[in-house]
Amino acid sequence: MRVAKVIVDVPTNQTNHTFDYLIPEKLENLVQAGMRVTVPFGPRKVMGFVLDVVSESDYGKLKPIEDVMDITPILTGELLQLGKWVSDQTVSFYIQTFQAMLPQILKAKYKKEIEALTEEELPDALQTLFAGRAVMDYEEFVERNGDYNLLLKEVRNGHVQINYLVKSKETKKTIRFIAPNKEPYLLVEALEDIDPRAKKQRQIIEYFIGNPDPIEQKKLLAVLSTTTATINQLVEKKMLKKIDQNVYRDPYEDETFKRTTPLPLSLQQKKAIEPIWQAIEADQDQTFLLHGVTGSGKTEVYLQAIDKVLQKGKEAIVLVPEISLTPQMVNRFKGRFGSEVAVLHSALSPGEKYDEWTKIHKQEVKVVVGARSAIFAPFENIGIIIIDEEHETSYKQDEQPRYHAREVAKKRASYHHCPVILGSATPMLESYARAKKGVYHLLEMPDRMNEAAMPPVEIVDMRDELHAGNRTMFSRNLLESVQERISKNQQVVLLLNRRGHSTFVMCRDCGEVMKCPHCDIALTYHKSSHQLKCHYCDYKIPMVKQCTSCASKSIRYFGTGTQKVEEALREHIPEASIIRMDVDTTRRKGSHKKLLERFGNGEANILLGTQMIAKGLDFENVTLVGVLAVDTMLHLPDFRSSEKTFQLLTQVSGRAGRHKLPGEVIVQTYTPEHYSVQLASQYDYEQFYLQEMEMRRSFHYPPYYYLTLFTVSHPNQFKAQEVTKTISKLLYKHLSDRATILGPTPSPMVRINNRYRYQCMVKYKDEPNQREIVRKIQDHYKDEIHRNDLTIQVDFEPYSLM
DNA sequence: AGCACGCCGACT
DNA sequence: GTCGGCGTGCTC
Repeated sequence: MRVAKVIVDVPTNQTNHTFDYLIPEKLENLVQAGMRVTVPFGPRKVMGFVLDVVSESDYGKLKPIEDVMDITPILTGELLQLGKWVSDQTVSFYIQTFQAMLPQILKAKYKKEIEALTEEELPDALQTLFAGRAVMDYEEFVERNGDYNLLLKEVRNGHVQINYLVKSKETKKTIRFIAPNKEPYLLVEALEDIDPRAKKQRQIIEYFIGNPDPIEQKKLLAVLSTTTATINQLVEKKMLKKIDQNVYRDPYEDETFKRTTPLPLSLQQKKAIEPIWQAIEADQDQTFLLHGVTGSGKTEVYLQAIDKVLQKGKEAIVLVPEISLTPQMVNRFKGRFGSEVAVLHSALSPGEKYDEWTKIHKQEVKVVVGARSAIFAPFENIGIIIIDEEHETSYKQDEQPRYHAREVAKKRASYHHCPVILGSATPMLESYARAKKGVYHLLEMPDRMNEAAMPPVEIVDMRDELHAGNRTMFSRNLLESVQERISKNQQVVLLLNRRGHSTFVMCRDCGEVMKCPHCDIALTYHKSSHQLKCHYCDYKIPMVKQCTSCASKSIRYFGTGTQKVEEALREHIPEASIIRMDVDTTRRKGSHKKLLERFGNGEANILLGTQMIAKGLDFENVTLVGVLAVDTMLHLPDFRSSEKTFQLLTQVSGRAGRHKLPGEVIVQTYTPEHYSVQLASQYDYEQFYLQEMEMRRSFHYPPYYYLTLFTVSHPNQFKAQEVTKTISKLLYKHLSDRATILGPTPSPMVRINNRYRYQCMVKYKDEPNQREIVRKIQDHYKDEIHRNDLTIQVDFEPYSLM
């Protein structure tokens, strides 16, 4: 007897274990661990992952596997093991993690249909619905208000049956070719039979007599300026045939990548890469922290480390933050390794993603460059894992399973005995502390390439501007500098981490602030659409003409968003051309890239944007970077706000003067004395590290303590609060007395989408049975989670406390 | 997640 | 006495 242990696609507590299924004879030699299968589960059919194939089961009556969905395993043994580990670490369901490892398109699609087994005996009500057809979609049945009980009765009578279908969404892209279906001389004969009026058909046949090779339909249509209708007629007459050829969608097919060869390494690059090469040679699962200032040439170190790995016949995974997966970055990898590279990021269409993933799965590439989920690339012989900008928050998934790519990377590295490289100009405090302790091997690259100095940073105190009577959002200094750069035909990057037009809209008479009715958050005014939008849910309304509370007409806009800055810039510097980049202008696929290309081509003087422009851009003509208001970030209710501010300032400063022209940075702030602003302006990471560590130590924050954040949400505020209270009591009771439990407190955003949110936080050093308690808590509330709209989110080592 | 089973109230 | 409300628990 062959039995498959299957995790079914039903994400609940009670089904979070394997179910045993009999492997039927016809699939006997086919079913393997790591494949997706369809199995009967209760009355329906679901997708499942085979974790193991064994020879016996201690469960009684086994149902057989219905079918396999893959011909070869889609997850390797290592990934199955890894999936279990990730699920346990993040307290997620196994199925969720396995799904997260695969491209979205491989997620199963379920369909239900009703099939009539008889024509006569059906009750009229059903017969009308079927309208002569044998099968109908269940969806249609529901839409047309079908009588469910009647349906069940007829199922019992055996007059109809319900079919459950499981499909994979994967699609293969094909290109249609047209080819002659006869020898050329036969075509000549066939020409005679064609109606003399059918001029186009004759043309086509004549074309194929001269060119008997298959031709892409698209091209044929263009060459002969005809339509598919004409071709179809000839296909029907069996003179031509259609050939559909499977092709990979290659998102980069239109681009040619100039091949590059390894650049000579600077002394500090050599010093950094030596230990990495050694670890690669020795198959050591060592973690390196590559601390290199922006422009120090970290990417070249990555490239040459990968070179070594490829020489050994192994594979490489490179993670980059979504936002910095810019064409520039892709170019560097494609340029060096050509078609050995697959690229995975969210700007690709689902089909393109699937195709890139398939290249990895089929071992057709050796290097993958991608965002967070690329850490699960199904390589079997990994030689190095590189995480660029390791401090980036996007490496932590913000939905279940809440894994951190860095931790998964270390786990995979220990399996493959290979090094992990964490690269950053501003490492996360936790990482730098580990490096200092010797857990990670610290590699320092303190100097920029080509002896370029970091651009000088000038801090402008906006309070002084105000006192001097300047009420605009631009300091005199910044405005002058921008004008000067433009006159010299150089480019400027301006950063403001707030999109929209105004941050909030207030009534001058009664002080009422327009808020989202679902989220208790101030609405942001968007001028282009003349709307008020909530940035946390989809709520939007046309701009109000009068106060919703007192009907006064004196409504004022407060705060500043990118849209408003753009407007003000046009007013102050009419000769400037501006490209604005924020979520609103980059929502469409490829627009991100297009905007950057335009800026790179010098089509604009100023690039104005939110945080998304702070990373990875490298334009040689940029000589001035302006940060309009750093304070919004500094005062967020988050213990990492100083660190994030320091990182942002350092990153964005690195955008100026990367090449021959010297750069300059101007930071506008209302709190110029703050240490993260001061130290960032001096590029003093080390001092910032020491000072911030002191703060973390005294307030019991990471890296001195670990955190676990519980967020409870419920439509009823009291219920949310009460559950949070109970949870904190349970934690208090079951965790050791060395753990501190904070809360319940209202979440920084109390209400989002009509749900109230409360949270409590655990600070601890070591709580080995923590996850077990979390499972118990979730189990305790399972009914309410299911019924009452209660959610309990548990985030281990959270990045965001919102 | 579905879906059946099962235990209480208002109806032919 | 029966139909149907939805609370409870199972799915290999």
